[in-house]
Amino acid sequence: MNSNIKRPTIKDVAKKSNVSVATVSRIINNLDGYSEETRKKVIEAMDELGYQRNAIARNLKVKETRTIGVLRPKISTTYYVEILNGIEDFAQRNNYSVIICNGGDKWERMSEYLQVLSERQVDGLIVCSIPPDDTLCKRIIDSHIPTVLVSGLSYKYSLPYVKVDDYQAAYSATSYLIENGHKEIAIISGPTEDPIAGVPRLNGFLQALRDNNISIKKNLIKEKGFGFIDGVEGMNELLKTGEKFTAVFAASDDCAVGALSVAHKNGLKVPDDLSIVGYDNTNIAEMSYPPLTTVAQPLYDMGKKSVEMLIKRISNNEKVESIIMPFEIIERETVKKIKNI
Amino acid sequence: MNSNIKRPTIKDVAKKSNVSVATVSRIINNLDGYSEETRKKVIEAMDELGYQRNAIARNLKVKETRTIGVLRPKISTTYYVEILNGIEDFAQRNNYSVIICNGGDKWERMSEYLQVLSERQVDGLIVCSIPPDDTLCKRIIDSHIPTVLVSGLSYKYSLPYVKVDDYQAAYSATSYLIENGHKEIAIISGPTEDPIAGVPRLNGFLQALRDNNISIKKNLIKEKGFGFIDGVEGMNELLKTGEKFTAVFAASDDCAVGALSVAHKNGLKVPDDLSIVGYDNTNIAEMSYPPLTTVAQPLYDMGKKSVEMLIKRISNNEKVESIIMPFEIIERETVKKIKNI
DNA sequence: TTGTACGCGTTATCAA
DNA sequence: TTGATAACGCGTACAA
Repeated sequence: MNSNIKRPTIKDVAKKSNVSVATVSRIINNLDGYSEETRKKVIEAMDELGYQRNAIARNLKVKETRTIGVLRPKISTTYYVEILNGIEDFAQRNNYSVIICNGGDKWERMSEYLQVLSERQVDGLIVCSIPPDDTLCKRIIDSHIPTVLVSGLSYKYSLPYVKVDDYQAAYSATSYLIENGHKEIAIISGPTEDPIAGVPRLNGFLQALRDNNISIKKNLIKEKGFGFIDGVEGMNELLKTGEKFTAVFAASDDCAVGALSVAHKNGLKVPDDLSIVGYDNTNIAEMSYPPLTTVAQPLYDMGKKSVEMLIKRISNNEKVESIIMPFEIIERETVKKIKNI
Repeated sequence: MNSNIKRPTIKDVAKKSNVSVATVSRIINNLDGYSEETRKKVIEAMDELGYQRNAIARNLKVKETRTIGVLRPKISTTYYVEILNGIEDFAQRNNYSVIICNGGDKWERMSEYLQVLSERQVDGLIVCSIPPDDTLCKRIIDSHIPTVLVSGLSYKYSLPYVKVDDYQAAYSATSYLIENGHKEIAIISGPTEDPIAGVPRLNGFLQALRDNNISIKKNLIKEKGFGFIDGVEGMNELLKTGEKFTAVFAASDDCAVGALSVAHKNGLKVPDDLSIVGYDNTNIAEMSYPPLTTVAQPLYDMGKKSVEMLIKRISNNEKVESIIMPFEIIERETVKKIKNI
């Protein structure tokens, strides 16, 4: 605590300006009930003393901390950075502060964090990519803390969320490939244990194939994960099967870049020999070579939207609707137009 | 605030268990002065009521919030993610929470944030990449909030920092290139207005050249910045000069990847036709093709170290020493050994 | 071993 | 237009 300097309190200001604390408080909070003269006097005293209001004391009194807690997985992708930026910016703009907790790879210590956040009386909670396992959801519900989920949801508990429709997006990305003339399309998908971003994207992919009368080849489906290494492994396995394919749809940009990397290593020209489309549109998509065609999630806006919903929830105590955000296919240079559309 | 549910207070559990609040408080805080019997009784009451202590009230009383504020620029690199992870992990482990504020591109609203953090009575402050302009430093000093700087410093004001020696690191990276037989080496450096990461890296580069009797060619020095686009522009300009060079040292990994990208585009094989070394060792270094040789900063540890220093500073109120962290050259696949060492 | 009562810095009510 | 004063929920002398 600010070392040995003791900060001036409202009492000090009151004394110095010969008024009561009540009056000082009124002035601080822009209420009315004082003359212009006293206002000046008090302001002056505050300046001289370097008075700053003590938010803690205020919070105790008004039972509101203007703080929102954010739970997120500890993953080094710009994915969460963008979401977080959206959250922070919009929160700050509305005079909320943000306490961040990262939940390790396995969200092990999540309930501890929830506990801490609860004790700290956060006004609300935002959870990024909540684990499919519903225990955390249950805890959140029990805590009665207003919460909104970003890029995740619970099928069991009713918590408002903001995300894109992964099924649709994957369907659309796959269709895009098909429209460009691709027929042998592989996928490196997320794990099927992941009901949020794993299964729907795979299903969207599959359905697009079916709807276009393209037979599904087991060999061309690799269930891996969302990391660079998953892309590498997936692509290697794909190559090893000997099955022919002209395009691959990857579960994430990192994954796509991993695939891209082994393509390079094997002398495959992208997009001439092989097309790749990613997912997310994180920074790396524009930084890869060639720049990655990918389906974009409005990450920043998702973050922003989530706090908007949360604030509405907090202040009006009203139920808010979940929101499906729009996705978009960003055409860059990793898919070849085999036939013109 | 948790909707309409009013949380049980210490008073409620006191009443329910027929003891005084003092006793309950003792039990909560693991002090002594009560019988095992009453302890049980109280614990039971707490469980039944679902009591959680109110950290805000506690903070007000003990004048300590166990909160540290983090100021950081709003840049989408995994660079700050790693540092932040280090900060958060170590903070949480020591029962501190972290409030994040991002300072926009130009740190415009920094003093507002400082104000907010101060009013919220944070116990300490960590500032990432503090802007060279000393006004923020001055404000921090004036606030008397214990502070440590990460990957940045002030030449004017005395604030403890943790960073690597950019001059040394750049010198070392350049020497590495020279040792591998490179003589025509270009640099895409940060701006010379940046006295922290811009100038020292350039100077280290220059000095390494001089110490090896390599003449310095103005054409091969491009002062740009730390982003991908800077690498792109820098490399394009470099190519345009017609000056021959076999290697380029980039101010950051993002920058290096930008350079790499235009190399690809121009049909230059890396590392056969051109060697590149980056700076930072962020995620992208292993994800680029070919994987980037780069000088590594121990980002996570820097974050961790900074809160370690801060906590020491807070609890003992003792001055702490600045720390120079070690760097390391990570050899991957973007530099050609023209001659064996 | 336990309880009473005060104070932390605010806000808000009520009376003046 | 102002000022006493009672909360807010907790920790802690001090007394019992």
